[in-house]
Amino acid sequence: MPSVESRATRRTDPLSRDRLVQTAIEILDTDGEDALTFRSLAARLTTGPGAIYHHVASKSELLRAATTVVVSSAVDGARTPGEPLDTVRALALAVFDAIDAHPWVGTQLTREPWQLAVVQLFEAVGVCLQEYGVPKHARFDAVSALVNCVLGSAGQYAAAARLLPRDTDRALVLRGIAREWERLDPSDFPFMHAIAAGLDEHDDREQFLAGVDLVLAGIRTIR
Amino acid sequence: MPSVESRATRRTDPLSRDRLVQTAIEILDTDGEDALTFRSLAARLTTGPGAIYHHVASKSELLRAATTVVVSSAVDGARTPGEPLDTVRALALAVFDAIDAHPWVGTQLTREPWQLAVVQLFEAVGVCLQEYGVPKHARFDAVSALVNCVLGSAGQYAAAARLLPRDTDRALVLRGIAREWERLDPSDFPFMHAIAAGLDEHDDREQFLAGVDLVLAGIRTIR
DNA sequence: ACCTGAACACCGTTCAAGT
DNA sequence: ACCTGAACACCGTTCAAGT
Repeated sequence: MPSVESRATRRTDPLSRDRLVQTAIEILDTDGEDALTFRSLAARLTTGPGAIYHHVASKSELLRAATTVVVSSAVDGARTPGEPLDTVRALALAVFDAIDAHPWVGTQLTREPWQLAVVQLFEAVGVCLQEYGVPKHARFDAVSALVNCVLGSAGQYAAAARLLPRDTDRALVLRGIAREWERLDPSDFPFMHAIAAGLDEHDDREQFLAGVDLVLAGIRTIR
Repeated sequence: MPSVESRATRRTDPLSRDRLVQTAIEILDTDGEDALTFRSLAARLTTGPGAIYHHVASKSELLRAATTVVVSSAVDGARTPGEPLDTVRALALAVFDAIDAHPWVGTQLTREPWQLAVVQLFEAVGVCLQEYGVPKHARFDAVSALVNCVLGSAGQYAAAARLLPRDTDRALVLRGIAREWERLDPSDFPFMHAIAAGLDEHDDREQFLAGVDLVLAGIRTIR
C-alpha cells in the first residue's frame, strides 16, 4: 500500500498533520500566540474545528509539534564540526535566533519539560561537552546548566516580545524600562539605578551570548 | 481617617486586594494553577466574580501580585551578610525552594518580563556581584546570566511539577523518563542514552546548584 | 475513514442593577 | 463606594450526523 500514495496528489483539500502544523506556524508567526485557535486554524483550512482532532490529539500536541519543527532545524543547522565549545555557542545562538524569529517557541519551550525539542538541544550540547572532555560525572550537570540558561533567556525574551506585538521602537521601549527602574527607591534598588543609565546601548543577543560564555568559562575550569 | 481603620474589624466580609492575593495563593498551592479562576476565587470569598475587579485590574495583575509576595519573602530571607558569592548561592536556592513549594511561581516568573519579583532578584544578585568586585562593564551581563539560569530551571521545574499534580512517586517518574530516552534511536541520541542509565540518583536541587556554581566559576574567571 | 459544525462546559471580563 | 450575578464574547473539546 505505501507505494500507492502519490506526493503529487497534494490538492488543496486533504488535511494532514503536517499541513496542520505548517498552518499553525504561519498563524503563530504572523498573528501571535493568542491568534492560534482551533477555530482560526480550521477557518484558514476551510473546515470545522472538529476536523483537526482527526490528525492531532490536542492543542498542546499541535504546539509541541510546531516547536519541534522550528527547534530541530535550528539545532541541525548549527551542528557543525569544529571546536566543540564553539559548536555549543553556535547551538545556543541558533536557538536564540529561532526564538527571535518565532517568539512563541520561547513560551512553548518553557511550558513542557522533556519535550522532543529540548531533548534534541540537550543531545547536541551533550555530545559537544563530551567531545571537549568534560568528565563523565560533571557532564549531565554542565549540559543542564547550559540548556537552562538558554531556556531562561528564551522565556524572558519571548515574554518581552509578547508585550510588544508589532515592531515597536526598541530604543523607546528600553527608555521606558529605564524610566521605571529610575522610579524605584534608590536606597532599595541601587543596582537597578546604576544599570538604568547604560540601558540605551543594550543588546539582548550580545547579553545572551555573554551569559553562555560565562557558563562555558565555568565549564573550562573543570578541565 | 487612617487612624479610624481597626485591624480587629476584619470580619469575614470586607474584600481587599491583600485578601484576594492571599486566597489566590491558597488556591494555587492546594489545587494547582488551573484551579484559580475568578469564579472559584469569588466562590471561596462568597461573592460574585465581578467583585474582584474592584480591587484588582485583571487576572494577570493578581498573579503578578501573588508571585511578588512569594518571591519577595524568599529573596529577603536570603539576603544575609557574608561572602558575596555565598549570598548569591543562597539567593538562588531560596528562589528554587520557593518554586518547589509553589510551582505556579515558576510559570509566572517566566511569563512576564521585568515584573517586580524579577527586579528584586536582579537587584539582590547585582549588589552581591558588585560587592564581590565584578568589573562594572561585565556586571549587567553576569547578573543576567545568573538570573536567566535561575529562571530557566524554574520554568523547567514548574513544568515538570505541573505534569504530576499530586505527590507522585519520584523514582517511578524518573524511571519513566529514562525509559523514554532509551527508546530513542541510540545512533541519533548517544548522549541521552548515556545519561539515562544514571538518572535514578538524580536530584533536581543538586543539579540546579551545580548549574549556579558553574556560572559562579565563570564569574570568578573575570576577577 | 474523514469531515462537519452545532453543542457542551468552561473561561475572563463587563455592566446594569442593587445596597 | 462596593458588591452582585447575569450576560457577552470567547475558548478547547466532543459527538451525532453526514459523505
